[in-house]
Amino acid sequence: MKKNKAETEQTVQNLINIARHHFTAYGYANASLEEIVKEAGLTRGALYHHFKNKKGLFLAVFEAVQEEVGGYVEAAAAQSKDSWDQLVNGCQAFLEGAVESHNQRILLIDGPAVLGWDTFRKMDEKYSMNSLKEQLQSMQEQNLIKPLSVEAMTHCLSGSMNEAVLWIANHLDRKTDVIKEAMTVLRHLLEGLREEQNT
Amino acid sequence: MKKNKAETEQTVQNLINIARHHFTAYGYANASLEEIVKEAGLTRGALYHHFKNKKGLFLAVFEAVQEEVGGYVEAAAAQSKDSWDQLVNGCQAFLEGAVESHNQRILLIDGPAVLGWDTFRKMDEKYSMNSLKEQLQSMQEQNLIKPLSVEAMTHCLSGSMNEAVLWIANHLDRKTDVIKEAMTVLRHLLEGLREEQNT
DNA sequence: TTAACATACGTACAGTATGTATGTAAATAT
DNA sequence: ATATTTACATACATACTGTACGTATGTTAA
Repeated sequence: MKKNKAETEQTVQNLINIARHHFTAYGYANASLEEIVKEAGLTRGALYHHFKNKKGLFLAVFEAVQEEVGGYVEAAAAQSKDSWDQLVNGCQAFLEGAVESHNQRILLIDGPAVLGWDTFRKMDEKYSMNSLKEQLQSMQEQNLIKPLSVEAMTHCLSGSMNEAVLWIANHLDRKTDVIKEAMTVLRHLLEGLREEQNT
Repeated sequence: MKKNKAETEQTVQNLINIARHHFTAYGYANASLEEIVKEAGLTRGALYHHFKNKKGLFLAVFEAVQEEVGGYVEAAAAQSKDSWDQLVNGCQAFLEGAVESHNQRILLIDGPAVLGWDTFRKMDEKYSMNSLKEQLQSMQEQNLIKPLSVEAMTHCLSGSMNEAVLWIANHLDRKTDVIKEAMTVLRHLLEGLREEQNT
């Protein structure tokens, strides 16, 4: 029998979830649409009805992962009232969230290559990067960090964390320790941006 | 007529150079081997004689670019006797070299996606990342930077610079200014690692 | 000098993947 | 109740990589 609106949405979500598994497991290039739809009990016709093409499917997966990790970050930051703590907590949440279930492959490896860096960056700014930027902006206005280019700081810090995630992901055996090391370095790096207080 | 050793080497180098152009212009996935060999006046048979597969060709290109940029970095660092200056100069040289002629697409976008992050990291460590790590190690032994995990610092800084490169590459219209901004932030971040002198 | 072998290709084809055009039955709108 | 849109399936066109195989030319050693 045929599907109604709600069931259709369910079908789409199911496709995205299955695709997510395939993309994380095999990487974008080696993930086969045929395999994905087979697992969903459909054919490629269905997939091309819901998504423009393979890249479109990947984009949907990418956004889902971004949103998920972004949620962690926001939640972690919201747990503190102190701006500096918010920043640090957000960073740690990002490290942990991005490492989780090989999200980093979608977020950091295939993301830029498949979407192109500019598209990737726009997406990234919409989600995780934006909160970092706003936090830095706000802290700068509070005179908590030095009056440097917020844009530049955001990119440098974001880059640090992205690479840290990939590094951590390759040492999952001692994950907590490596996260700790990374966070220590990050905190020290951030100290370099802290404005000397002269009340 | 048949080719001798030297001519063969020339053919291989030519293929690498042409492939490099195609990879930077179209990206790995959209670069066609057929087009590459056509431009070289050969067929795919020749290519598969010299390289294992498309990935093998990309690896050769990747190594060539790495070596090139690595050369810039070493040269820039060697221009100073002061460890701190060496580090900063090396960083700047990396930013400039990696941005040059869209090298960033091969080095930072397709590199990890095509080779896989672990292979990519091994290559990167062999070339550019290694000099950074050794510099940090040496500076730590001189008590110039804090006794944090050199590994962690290397990854965070390397990540910063990689992302900075991509950012710069997307603002080529005001390239020098953006590089300046990035370097300013980088210098401040590095300050966070500097050991307070207590002689 | 010539026989044995390696090298450097070219050619043809197989396999696999994406993407597109078209058909169709069910669901929804009118 | 009928028309139209939706949600797929099917079949096919296209493009690309990779591989098997053939061949002509260099190279080396007997």
